[in-house]
Amino acid sequence: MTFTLETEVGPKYQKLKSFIVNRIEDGDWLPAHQLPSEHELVRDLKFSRMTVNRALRELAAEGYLQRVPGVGTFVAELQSSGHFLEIHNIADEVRDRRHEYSADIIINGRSKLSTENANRLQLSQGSEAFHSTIVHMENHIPIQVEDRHVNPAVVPDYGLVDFTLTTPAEYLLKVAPLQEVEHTVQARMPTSRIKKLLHLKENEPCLVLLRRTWSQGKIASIATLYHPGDRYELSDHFKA
Amino acid sequence: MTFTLETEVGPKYQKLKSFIVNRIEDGDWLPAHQLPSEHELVRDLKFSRMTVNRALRELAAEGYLQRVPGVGTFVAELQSSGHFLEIHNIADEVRDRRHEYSADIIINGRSKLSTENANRLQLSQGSEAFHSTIVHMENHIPIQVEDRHVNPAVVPDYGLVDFTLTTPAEYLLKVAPLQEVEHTVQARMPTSRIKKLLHLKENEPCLVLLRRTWSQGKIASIATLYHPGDRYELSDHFKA
DNA sequence: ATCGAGTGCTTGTCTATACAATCATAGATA
DNA sequence: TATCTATGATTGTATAGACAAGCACTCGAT
Repeated sequence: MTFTLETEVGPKYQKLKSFIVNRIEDGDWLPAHQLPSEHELVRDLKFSRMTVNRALRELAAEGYLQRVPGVGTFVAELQSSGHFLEIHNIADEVRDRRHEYSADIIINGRSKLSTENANRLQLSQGSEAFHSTIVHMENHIPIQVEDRHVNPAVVPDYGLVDFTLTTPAEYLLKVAPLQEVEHTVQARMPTSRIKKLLHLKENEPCLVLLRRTWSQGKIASIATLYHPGDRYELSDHFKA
Repeated sequence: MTFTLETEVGPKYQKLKSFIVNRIEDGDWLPAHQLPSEHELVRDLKFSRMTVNRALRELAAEGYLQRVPGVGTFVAELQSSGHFLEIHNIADEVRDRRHEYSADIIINGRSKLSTENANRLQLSQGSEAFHSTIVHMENHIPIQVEDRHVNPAVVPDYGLVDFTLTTPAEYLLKVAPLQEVEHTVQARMPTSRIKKLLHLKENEPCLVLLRRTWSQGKIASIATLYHPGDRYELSDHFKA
């Protein structure tokens, strides 16, 4: 078997990792598929065995592969992506309430990241990323401002999406399978810009949800979601 | 500096990993503490650099360490992990951060419920319930006001508990096995009472977590937890 | 037919070495 | 003084080689 790793970027072990993850996520290699042995990869790729070993070892630690000493390396069974990882789609949520959903696109482009956002995206200082700001409306009343920065290395075509037809979350779920999510909640006084967009009253705080999503082992996007503070949000009900 | 890794088990890189994690979790090495360089570890432990490098690299990937090329390796800031729905014990959380936990008991008694609270507890108008208000402190700085009403039909001895020794959440978990939990998050401007208790600045919003817990088929308690809005709270991290 | 030893392939770990990239700092220069 | 430059320390990656340990399979002895 011959592989083409030319399209991948970064160090060698990372190229091999990305290549394998792509094979798995594209469905070329199904669960229980046996990978070439380290020796074969060394021969075909002309990498040293330590480099191949690192790639496979890390992918095993990340849950993509299962390795059995003396036997071989296999694509792992799909992990149950429980209902926790559901990123709810605000458009569907509004429509579920039989209300009208609409969106205002405030920003949709590509720009240099601030230091803070570069850090949160784990990109180097001065990198560029896609940036979108969208106001989600329910019956023409603003219910959420979504400010999002997207890693172009993970989602190169984010700039081409028409957000009047599909929400960013919807698009991202489709093109960048969710691996990991981080949520943080804050209460903040809105900036004047957010205050205007959400039609907030004087002295009304807003609920801020910071969300980071991982895909392909990298951070795919960081989103800041602003909600009016006086309306219940983020409700959650759990039965043991 | 000399290390003793004799007590550790397994391969060499694992011994070094365990040793470092123990130093961190025992509080010997605090966040931002600089570790010996790879070169120094190689010299002192007589391991090869690749072995030392693997240990440090994996601990960085696991979030224990932060490595900066050209500078050094440092103990990472504590990541607030844990689940939204986990009923976390705030006292343990503070102690996990190696900080001092203390509590001020503002109210601890039994009183008639307001209409709203009676509804939320699904008790009839005019019923009585236990009521406690406690300020939780980290290093003597208030970090949470816990206002709680407890259903005496489910937890008859709530009034006898000494909250200087055990937190309400701790006690309830023990005597009323958790069946169901409901959470709601809000951002609110604090009342003057809350503002005073949390030492909030003028115009600083607070993050409010409303929690209802069920036990024995009934609502055991309703809690309102107030946090300063500018400090991160309710962090949540999921891996697929 | 059954058991057991040997053999070869696989992964797991360790070493010694090398070079690259990043950063802080001291020293030289304008 | 301010700025540039060289240097050393540190981490990041890659290589070739070695031995250990786990497993499947074959083949011979019983």
